[in-house]
Amino acid sequence: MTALAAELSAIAGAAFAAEGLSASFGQVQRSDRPDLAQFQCNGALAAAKVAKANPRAIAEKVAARLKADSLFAKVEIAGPGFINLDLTDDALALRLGTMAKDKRLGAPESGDGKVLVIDFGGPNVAKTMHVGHLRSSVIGDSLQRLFRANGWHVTSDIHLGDWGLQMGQLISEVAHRGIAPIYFDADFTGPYPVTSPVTMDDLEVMFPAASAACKADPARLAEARQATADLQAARPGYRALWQHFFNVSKVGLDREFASLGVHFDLWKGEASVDPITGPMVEDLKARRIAVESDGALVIPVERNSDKKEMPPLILVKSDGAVLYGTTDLATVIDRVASQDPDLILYVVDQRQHLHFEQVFRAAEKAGIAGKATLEHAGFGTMNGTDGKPFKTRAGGVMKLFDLIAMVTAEAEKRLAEQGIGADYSAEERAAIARMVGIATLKFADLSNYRLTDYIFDLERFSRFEGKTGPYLQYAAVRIKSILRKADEKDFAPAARAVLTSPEERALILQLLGLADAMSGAEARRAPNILCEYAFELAQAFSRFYAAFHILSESDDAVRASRLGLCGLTLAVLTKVLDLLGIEIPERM
RNA sequence: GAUCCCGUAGCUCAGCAGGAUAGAGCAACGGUUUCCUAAACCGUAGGCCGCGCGUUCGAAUCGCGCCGGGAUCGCCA
Repeated sequence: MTALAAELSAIAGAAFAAEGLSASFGQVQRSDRPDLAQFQCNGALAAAKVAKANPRAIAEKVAARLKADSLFAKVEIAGPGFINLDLTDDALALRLGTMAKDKRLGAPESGDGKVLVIDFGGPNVAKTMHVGHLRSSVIGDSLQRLFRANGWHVTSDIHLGDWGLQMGQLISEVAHRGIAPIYFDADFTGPYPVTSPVTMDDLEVMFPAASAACKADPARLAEARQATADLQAARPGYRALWQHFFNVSKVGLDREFASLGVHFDLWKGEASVDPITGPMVEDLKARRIAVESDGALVIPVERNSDKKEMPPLILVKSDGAVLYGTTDLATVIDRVASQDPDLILYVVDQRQHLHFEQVFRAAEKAGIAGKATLEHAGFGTMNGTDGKPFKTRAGGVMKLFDLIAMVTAEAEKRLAEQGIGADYSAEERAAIARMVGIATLKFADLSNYRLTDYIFDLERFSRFEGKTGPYLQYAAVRIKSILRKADEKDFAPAARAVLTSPEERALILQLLGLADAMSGAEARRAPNILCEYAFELAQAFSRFYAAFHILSESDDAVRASRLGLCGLTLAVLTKVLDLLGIEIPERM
């Protein structure tokens, strides 16, 4: 089954082709003027420019051909040459029936078994996740769900930040505090204690202290660099400490990702490619792709066509330590070896764009990417109301855990105010509050276009009315309620819709747009397209719901048709919300 | 300085492979509940789409130049 817009575009394209014009002019889209038509084709205007002909004359000819197709109830030319199209109710009902019978609801199969590795999340070991981590996690998760739904074979990797200078800073901080001298004793042969010498709370204090110390004191920075190099050179005590940092951090990361409902297939990180980094560097050196420069080993990546300076990718620093460009490159090798992907998608802050450009060029130069396209799907910064990167009033960054707790508490409060939750068990209320809270956060983030910076407004992240996650859940919950009551009364839904109103047609048109929304969101790697679609669907349903009282409808055929529409709307809503990582409660 | 991104209603944001009357939510004002969940629905008001020039039959969308904000630019991630 093809998406409806694609189906209509093919038909219109054939009509253009029959007139000796490019079929590409046949692109059909939902009408900008729903008061005039369901669909529009603007191709005659563009074709006129190329063919140097009168646009209306071309539109007339194309329209004449389209009129012959019984699919259309109306083919009209408006203005300078817009072709306005309405489908017959039969055509709409038929397509809706086909969609309802399909388990995939007509989702695109653009993936066709192609292999995607998606890299997102990227939290740092030894740091608590804060609100800024919401973006990568939530956008990346939505994209992995979308690509999977579209038929890709997807492997997601959290790609932890666990190997750079930050680790060296932490190690030298531990040394300075004298907390665990055994890890620094060169004569000690192990085994090291199984219990971590530091807790997550310790790390949270030590991390900022360490980076401040390195900033203020060049000697401390030198120590941290040395520790980094020693760690990477496999000094046993440092490796043991690193493992403790990792284990201690993993607890919080597991907790946050679990409450967000975000799953990773792989929990790899920069450190996981350590074993292949050395051989890679040797190989690149031998092939003269990597060269020495100012004491460092670099891969020059500039091109003649560059309009800006393109610094080389630094593989090995003059002190012998590697950087994240090195591990990123090695990670490409690892992924190609294990997955042989068609596409590797990096869902990482847009501020790292230059870095990825360097890595991608280096990978191409080294010929290590196999058949994979490497792509950076960046995202904008989350700012505070002052337009600067978000900070709490206290000056710190709000922890993700606290944000989730806050919005969940708000949702619970709301539930109590509604009164309807009074008879629910405490467990159910907590579960609903969690789902509503997470939906609020995710939708508030995902509905912004990926690349634009946006302002983190706590009020917006705890609002449940209007264009929000709970609005979508609420529409679905009302459908569930209707379907439960219909079931009690033994009212069965109809397989084929009977259309009697503009509200029903609008709802059906929106339902039929699912595949187009999924294709568009995939093409642009943009979950906000799914948000927009879901919101419009919920809106179309809410209008339909307000216009008709379904269960008291006396005409059996009409009632059954409307129940069928309810059922399909719920199925589609459930699917889109799943793509956004949003769960739907039974009631709320 | 160079490169890139952004500037749309009071606020927060969509729209930007050029198209008809520029949309949504919130906030404001008014209305809707003997009936399926009012976290809803309906309506009113609110815009030189930063400014200017250009390309085009047609520009929020494309190009150039300004103004304003942000990001990035070899040994951090």
